[in-house]
Amino acid sequence: MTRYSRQTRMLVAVDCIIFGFDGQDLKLLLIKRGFEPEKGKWSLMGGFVQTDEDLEQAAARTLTKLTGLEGVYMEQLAAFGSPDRDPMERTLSVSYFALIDINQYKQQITDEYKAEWFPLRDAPKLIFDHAKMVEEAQARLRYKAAIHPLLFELLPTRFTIPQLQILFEAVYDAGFDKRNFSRKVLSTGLLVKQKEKERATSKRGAFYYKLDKRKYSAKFHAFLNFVSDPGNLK
Amino acid sequence: MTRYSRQTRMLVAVDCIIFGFDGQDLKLLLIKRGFEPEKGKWSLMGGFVQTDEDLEQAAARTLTKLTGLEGVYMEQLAAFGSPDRDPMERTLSVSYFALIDINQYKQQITDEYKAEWFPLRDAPKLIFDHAKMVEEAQARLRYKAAIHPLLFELLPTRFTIPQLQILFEAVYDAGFDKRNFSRKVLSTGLLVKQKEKERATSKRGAFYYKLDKRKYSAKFHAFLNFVSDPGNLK
DNA sequence: AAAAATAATTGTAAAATTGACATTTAAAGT
DNA sequence: ACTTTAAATGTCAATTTTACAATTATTTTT
Repeated sequence: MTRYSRQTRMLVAVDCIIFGFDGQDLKLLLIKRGFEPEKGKWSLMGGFVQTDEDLEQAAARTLTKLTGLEGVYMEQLAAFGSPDRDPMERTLSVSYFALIDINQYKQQITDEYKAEWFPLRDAPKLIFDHAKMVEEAQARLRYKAAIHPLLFELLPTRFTIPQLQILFEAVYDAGFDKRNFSRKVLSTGLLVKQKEKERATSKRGAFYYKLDKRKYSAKFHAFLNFVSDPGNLK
Repeated sequence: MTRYSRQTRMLVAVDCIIFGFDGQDLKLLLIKRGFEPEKGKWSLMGGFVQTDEDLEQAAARTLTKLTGLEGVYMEQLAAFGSPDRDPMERTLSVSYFALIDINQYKQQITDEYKAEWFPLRDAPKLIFDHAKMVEEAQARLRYKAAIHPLLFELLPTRFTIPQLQILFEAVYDAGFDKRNFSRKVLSTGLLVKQKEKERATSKRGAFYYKLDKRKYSAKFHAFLNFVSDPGNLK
């Protein structure tokens, strides 16, 4: 079989914008780049797409290589393709954003990548166009989380409503009314109240909830309006 | 400067999912592929990304080459990268979807591409993974148009409310209540009533409206809820 | 000229949702 | 027993949504 003649071939990479939540702040998992150019600089975790892989596989492999986790929530964000985004050689990057339960994150034995969690608001300068990727990922996260039950992916299996609210407040950098917030999330019917309470943060303790897996799958793409007028939030 | 060693380079193409509206049905602009493989088969308009171009430029160039139009609404849909999506040679495709006023569409002099408009529900078999692209584009269109004032891009500068409603009904394959629909779109404040009426379709005639360009830009990303619970529509 | 026909335009009341607001409650510590 | 702390819950007014039908402007027909 012949090939398409006189066309430019280029490298294709995937880069992962990995979000986590430590109970207080929204965080971003970054690595120190291990090769030239920009070796030693802070970077998104990424890698080249291999001959036998599709993009999702490459992204999942890349994420697993760093975190040890599988089955993580991940979606394609966008393709970035400025001709000179990588000064070494033209490289197209397809970015994926991932939401992980920060407690599930296992530092891989070798810690080959010198990874660190950074608060999103206080991340270091990143290589290439990675800052732009992070910015778009954050915008997408805010967009989607306003209307879909997405942020649960950042929490452990059991969580309390106050924890959930802190997460929303971190994502939108805004305060929400406790009463209205609780009413709203409970009205989705996605939460199942547990018998146990979380006792670390308060004297009274807050009941744990779990996701109703069946309803969660069913309503994941429904429009639920968690955040009113998210376009108007600063 | 050196290059990254031992990595696969591949072709990168853009493909355009071009939507139009003829007053009745949502339509898709397709071409007959002019080269092997799959020469003569129906295909999305596409092209390879050139050395000096970024992705948006490549997509805009491709769209203009086919339609003669510039400044058209276009957004990146997704990157498609299965290893064997093009049997000739590995080619990653970044797809863009475009909304054009079908009346503005100028058949280019040569009609080099043998382009035709097809009703979306009755499009021919497409090459490679183009059907999948169209499917995703349609899903995205429905998703976005439900909450953002997007479909105006498919209409001429002047349009009537009944025309707009027919468009929404075509996109969602559903009927809407006239009174509620009209109230909803007018309440956005985006429409400016004209003095003239459209007289072709009815005895009484329907007033033309135009978009308030300023408000349109301002509210384009706002959440406007044109369609209630679009996730539940068949 | 009057009547019929056609599609555009407009209104209203009940129901559901949202937004703003404060008090009560469970448990631990003093 | 009292204090402290954060969790949980309730209400009312305002807004938005939904369901539903009558009126109007104009052309065509009689």
